[in-house]
Amino acid sequence: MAPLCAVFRRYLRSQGLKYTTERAEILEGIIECDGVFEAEELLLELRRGGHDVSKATVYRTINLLIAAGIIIQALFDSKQSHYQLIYGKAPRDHMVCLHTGKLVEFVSPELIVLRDRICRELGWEPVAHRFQIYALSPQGSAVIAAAVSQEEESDRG
Amino acid sequence: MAPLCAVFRRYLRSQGLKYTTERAEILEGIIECDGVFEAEELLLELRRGGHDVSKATVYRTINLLIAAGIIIQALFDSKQSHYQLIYGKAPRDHMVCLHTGKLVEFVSPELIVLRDRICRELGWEPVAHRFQIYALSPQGSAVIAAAVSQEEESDRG
DNA sequence: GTCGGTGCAAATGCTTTGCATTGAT
DNA sequence: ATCAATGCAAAGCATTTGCACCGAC
Repeated sequence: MAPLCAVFRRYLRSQGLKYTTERAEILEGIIECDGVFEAEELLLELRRGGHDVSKATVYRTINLLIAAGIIIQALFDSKQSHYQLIYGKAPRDHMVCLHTGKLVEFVSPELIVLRDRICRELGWEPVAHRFQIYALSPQGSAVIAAAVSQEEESDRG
Repeated sequence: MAPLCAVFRRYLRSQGLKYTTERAEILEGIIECDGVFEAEELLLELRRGGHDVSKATVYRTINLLIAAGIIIQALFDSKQSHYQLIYGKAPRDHMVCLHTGKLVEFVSPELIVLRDRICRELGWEPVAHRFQIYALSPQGSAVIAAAVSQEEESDRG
């Protein structure tokens, strides 16, 4: 079994909280997702696996996992929160296509060097970061280019 | 007056929309805030200036300003959206103290170089980015205050 | 005079919470 | 046995929307 469960269990015990079957199932569901997920998505994944957990418990457990340092909020858009498994992983950054919504994860060691240098210059101690690039994927930019030239067309009119 | 008004006006006209007094007032309110703001805050700022604009109009105008490329959503936390004036400014990044919540803005040309290189490698076209560092200030608000005012110094330059 | 804009209040949708019941230790 | 966790439904809260009146072009 994933060592993450042990990490979570240890955290819960340290807080005087219980390691319940629901919490175990939710963490396993998150491991299945392996990457970025949202609450609703996770709920569906759990249902698919025959684990009937309530939405309230999913949200409560997500908050516990954040407190335990196992996942973080990724904040891609203002509509809803996306979460990301981070325990024991290099910080993952994201590139989002503004047109198609396509998401690409990447790891950039240089970014961490830069981050740490910026912190050092101001005398701060780096803990974590969020880096999201908004860009146009090759397909996406083609669509935008078409839309723009159409717009220019009507501007002239 | 700020050329931003002209930019907004031009955008609105290109979309067949009207440049109303409310929209002008809201944009001016945003210029007052000069930096990061949230909807509620902007509403209060407007009320303070004697401009009675409804919340609905503030939100609708914020969305137009985003579409016009004048402001962007900053997404610091999942509770509510923060917005940021960006038109004609170098992309501003943020460092947040995990203890005090203090926010420092900075500009990093190297980050943009890095960003553009990452995009080029994948064949994407960069449009914007969000970079937030979560860190700990060294030993209290005195040092943080110094860093902020230093940042403000170089902003004026 | 025409549409689009505004304000209000109601609706929306994600997330949280109160409460009675269930379950881990 | 105890005390926290769960499920449900209701509440919260930022943001959006429907609609009747108002105002920029």
